[in-house]
Amino acid sequence: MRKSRIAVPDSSDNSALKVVGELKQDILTGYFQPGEKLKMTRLKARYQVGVSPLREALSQLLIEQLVVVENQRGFKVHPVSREEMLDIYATRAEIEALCIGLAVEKGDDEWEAGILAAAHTMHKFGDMVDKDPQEWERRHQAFHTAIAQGCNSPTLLQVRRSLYEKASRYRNLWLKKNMANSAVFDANQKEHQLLIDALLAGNGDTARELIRQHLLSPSRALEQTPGLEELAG
Amino acid sequence: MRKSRIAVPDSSDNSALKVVGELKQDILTGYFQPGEKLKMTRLKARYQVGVSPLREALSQLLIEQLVVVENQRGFKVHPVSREEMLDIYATRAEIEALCIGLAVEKGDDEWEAGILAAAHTMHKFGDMVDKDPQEWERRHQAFHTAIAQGCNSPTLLQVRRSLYEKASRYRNLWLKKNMANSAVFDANQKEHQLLIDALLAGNGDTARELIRQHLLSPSRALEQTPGLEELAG
DNA sequence: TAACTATTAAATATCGATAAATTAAAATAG
DNA sequence: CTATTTTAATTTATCGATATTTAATAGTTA
Repeated sequence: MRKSRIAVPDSSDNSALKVVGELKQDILTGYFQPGEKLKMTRLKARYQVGVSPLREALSQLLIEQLVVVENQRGFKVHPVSREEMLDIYATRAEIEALCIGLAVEKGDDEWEAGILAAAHTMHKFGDMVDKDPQEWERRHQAFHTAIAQGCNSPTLLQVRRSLYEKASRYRNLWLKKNMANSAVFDANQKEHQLLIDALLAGNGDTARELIRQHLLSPSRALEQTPGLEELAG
Repeated sequence: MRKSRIAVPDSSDNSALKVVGELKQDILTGYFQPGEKLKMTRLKARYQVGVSPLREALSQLLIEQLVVVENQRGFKVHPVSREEMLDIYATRAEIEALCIGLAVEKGDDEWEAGILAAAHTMHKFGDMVDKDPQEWERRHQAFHTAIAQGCNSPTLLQVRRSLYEKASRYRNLWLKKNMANSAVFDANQKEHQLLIDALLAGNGDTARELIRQHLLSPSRALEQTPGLEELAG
């Protein structure tokens, strides 16, 4: 089986790069809470490295806006806000629509095949959503990535990935407080087939509008949940 | 007068953050050539700091894709390629069009006023283009930023800025080898008024198409220049 | 008790030193 | 003379130590 989409530490990586992956995961999954201070002593203990690699890793996450820094006051996990969440999801929807529009124009047979393959892998896991939501989200994302790949623009895909990570942070934080009904996120599975139909028919405008709705529905759900800000504590 | 758009080192910043700005400038302007190895001894001498802040700064530019790193082999300036240039410019055109489309929808009176103000500042400098191209580019960019601001999305504007920086690197590298006719870049000044007209008229589609052409013309010019790859040396 | 100051403790940012790895140069063999 | 191995010199990546800054605590005065 292929390696997961998420970067996995390679033995040829240095300490900083290895720690970037773990630290990012810990922030995205909410092990470190939004706004939480990231003390060096704790990070050293957790990742078994010195301050130098840690500061390098944090410097990278700084640009990715997963942490913030204040001079002489160290690093903190980037705080969350309803405002930022809506902005990220809205931007993500536009970027995804852009990818899809370009993909319909440029996509070739290989692209179409990739979509169908990813759709198959995803559907096969359809009834396991509740069993292993992590794995389902992986396949779901692989499906959408297969579509976006068709735009054939590394630069644009890079932007797309960065936004996905930020959004998935909000998604994870929400799931942590609402274990029960992840259904609200995944109720939109039927939309996938509509999307595929539009794509293979070369109907870019329809596909773009479908994906916009598809990506905005989680943020609408999150928006209505009370106390998003309290996730910060 | 307001501070320039480019981040300027603040006394409250740490060494790493100060060095990020200088190092970025040195890469964007081509003081450090594409692909060039960035040896710590040289960087230490140039920026008067130790390796710790340097590695932190480089770690940030790593994510911004202005440098690359190889384990145990240090940092290099991110290499250039015709392919990447075209991809960056194409993506930038799409993102800018996206910003403008949203801005036309959401923009208010203040937004319109900001555009006219920036246009005035830019036009006042119209005949000084050859005298001080740097300053003109600053005003030109301020004009386009004033327009994009209307989208009112920090996330999207962040993406936009990152792409602008990468593109301006190619622009600077090209200018370095072709001091003479920066005219080819700026021949499109007339398009600005057309753009303003479309924006104030609320004609989003026209504005989007105008900006696409506006942003793609430099890349078409660059594409035709012989030996872009040799800029790496 | 509240507000301010002094003192102590904790944490950060940075440097210099060191071990590991890479590159360059010299030496040796075929 | 070319190719391979050995040796030396650079260079990187990381740690531990230190100066400086911030936060916490105790003490003082009104």
